[in-house]
Amino acid sequence: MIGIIVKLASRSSTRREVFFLRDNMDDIDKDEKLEMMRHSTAHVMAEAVQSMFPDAKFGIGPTIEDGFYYDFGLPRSLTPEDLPGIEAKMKEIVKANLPFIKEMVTKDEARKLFAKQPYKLELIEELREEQVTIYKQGNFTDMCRGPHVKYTGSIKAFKLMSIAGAYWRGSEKNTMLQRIYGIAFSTQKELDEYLAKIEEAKRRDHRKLGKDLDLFLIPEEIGGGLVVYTPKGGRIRTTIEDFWRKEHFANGYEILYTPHIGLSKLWETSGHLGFYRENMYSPMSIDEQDYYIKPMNCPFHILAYKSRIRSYRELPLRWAELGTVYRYEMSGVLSGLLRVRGFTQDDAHIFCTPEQMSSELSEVLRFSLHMLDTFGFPKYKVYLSTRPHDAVGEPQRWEDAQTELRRVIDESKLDYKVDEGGGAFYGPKIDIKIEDALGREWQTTTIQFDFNLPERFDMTYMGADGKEHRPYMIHRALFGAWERFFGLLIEQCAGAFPVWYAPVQATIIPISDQHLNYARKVEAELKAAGIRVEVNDSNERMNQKVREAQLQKIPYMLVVGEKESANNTVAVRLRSGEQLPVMSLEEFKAKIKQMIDNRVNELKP
RNA sequence: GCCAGCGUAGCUCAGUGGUAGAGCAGCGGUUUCGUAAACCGUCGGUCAAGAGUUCGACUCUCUUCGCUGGCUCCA
Repeated sequence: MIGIIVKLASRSSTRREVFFLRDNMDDIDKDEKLEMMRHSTAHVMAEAVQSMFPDAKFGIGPTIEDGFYYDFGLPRSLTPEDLPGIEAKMKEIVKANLPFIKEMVTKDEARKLFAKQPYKLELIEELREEQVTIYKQGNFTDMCRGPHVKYTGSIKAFKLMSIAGAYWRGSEKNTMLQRIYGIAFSTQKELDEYLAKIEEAKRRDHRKLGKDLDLFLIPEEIGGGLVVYTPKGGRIRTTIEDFWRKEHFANGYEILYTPHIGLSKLWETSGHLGFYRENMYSPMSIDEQDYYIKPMNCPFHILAYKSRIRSYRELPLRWAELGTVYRYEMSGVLSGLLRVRGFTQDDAHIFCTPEQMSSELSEVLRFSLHMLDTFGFPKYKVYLSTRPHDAVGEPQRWEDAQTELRRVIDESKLDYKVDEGGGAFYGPKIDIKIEDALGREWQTTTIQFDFNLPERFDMTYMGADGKEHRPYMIHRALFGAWERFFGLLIEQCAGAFPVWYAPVQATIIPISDQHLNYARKVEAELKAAGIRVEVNDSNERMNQKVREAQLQKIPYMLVVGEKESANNTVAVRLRSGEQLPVMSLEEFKAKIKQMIDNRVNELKP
């Protein structure tokens, strides 16, 4: 029996396709029925487009998370105004309740059938089977494995969302087709809920919150993808970096500082000018020598390693740096803080002996997960990225390294996916990706083997045998890039930062000017205890001050009036709207200190 | 970089070829107030930039820049 292949693809920056094989239709569960319906909706959309453009060339039309898309080659550009018309036509087709008819034809018959469809012909030539499955509904025939719903009337709630250009077969060497994205659900209610979810996600967008909460800017005058942190963003960054440094020192790392630019010779030696040039900023010429702004920190750390002869006794060396790098990214890919051109990697390089590699890998993954867990991301996805085509190093070393990485992931009991060919040119890696508010995945943590640089820089250490040996090298970035991590952090908590890194931890709200003196006293006392606190001394009513604090998502509001001034107390309102019993200033100070020191995410002591 | 859309005051947004608007924020007053918006007044714009069409352009056309969603690429 021919297996039924249901194709899934996640709507993410790392689009991967997953195939499930089924022997019969009986065990297709509800989700798969939904998949099937979405896929059929794509066909109906294709028929609608065909009715508008009889010469339309059809690409592929798979399902994706929450919906589907279809790629078309059309005589003119689509605009969003075309979508209602296509939707209306689709509704007619659904209403007509046309049957989906499955047929098996030979390749030759298929070639004739799709004679005017160059993309379909290309796909036919690549099929291994002699028999080709086609599906017909109404006036539309598509080459497709299916399965499909029996009648178009089974299609329930759908909506066309957007149009986009998409290269045929995902290669920029090919022509760009026009893609229409749509969503489809079993009920209108589910569809409406989905749309509401998208609206909610837009409210969490770090670009919007960055403005509302005054955290950062990306001024056009400076240039695309170059970030300025304003005081509140700067506070957050400093606080988290302080934590980062403390944890690194406590876990056997040393911290390096290195320059932002280096001579072209350095980048030739490292191989960056060979492998990475198109991502580097153009050189600047000083005293007739070319300098490049750094896209990575590794060569600098290697030179620090090579500053003298290293003994096996001093390995492993774990050297970290908050190193700001600059990479040329194509203008179309820049996206708020999540994809920028200048960013600070929380980088580290681990140099060790081959014998230490295994335990070092385990340790670096443990440490990374420990750091990520501090920030309470609900879920992240782990990928093992393997050897790409243009790789350096012998295949056997890659095999061994990949086996080792897999062992480390298994040891941590993490679910992971393999990203075939997704490794760096110099070695395989473990990547962790975190979703933004809209469910797009962004790589944060990366742990990478490097077979390249120790060779290129001829790194050595003196072994117990008195001979020179080549050290192993691991690159790791934990948050990945501070900018991206910050963006994800903002979206994760919707700007309501946990008290330990909230830029303003408490705001003091005097009820009237008469209580300003007491407010100042409270402020001074809390500041002396290292708490980030401010007094709202504006000429506003208390209600307005509470509102301002709510909008700024400040964790604690300390209302002080007649009673509080008299009794040395504070009336604490939480950002959640909850009111705590009046407590003494001492008590509040002790409680907030405890929350900050333990980095708890909840507000209530 | 490619495809499509968008760009009006610090922010959110009205304004379809005929004198640039509102709310909020800011500033100046008045008010001294008990848990999400007191009241009055006032400042603020080369309508992203440039070119063109027109008697006249925020509005129509073209170019450039930026942003948004995709594609490709990536931390």
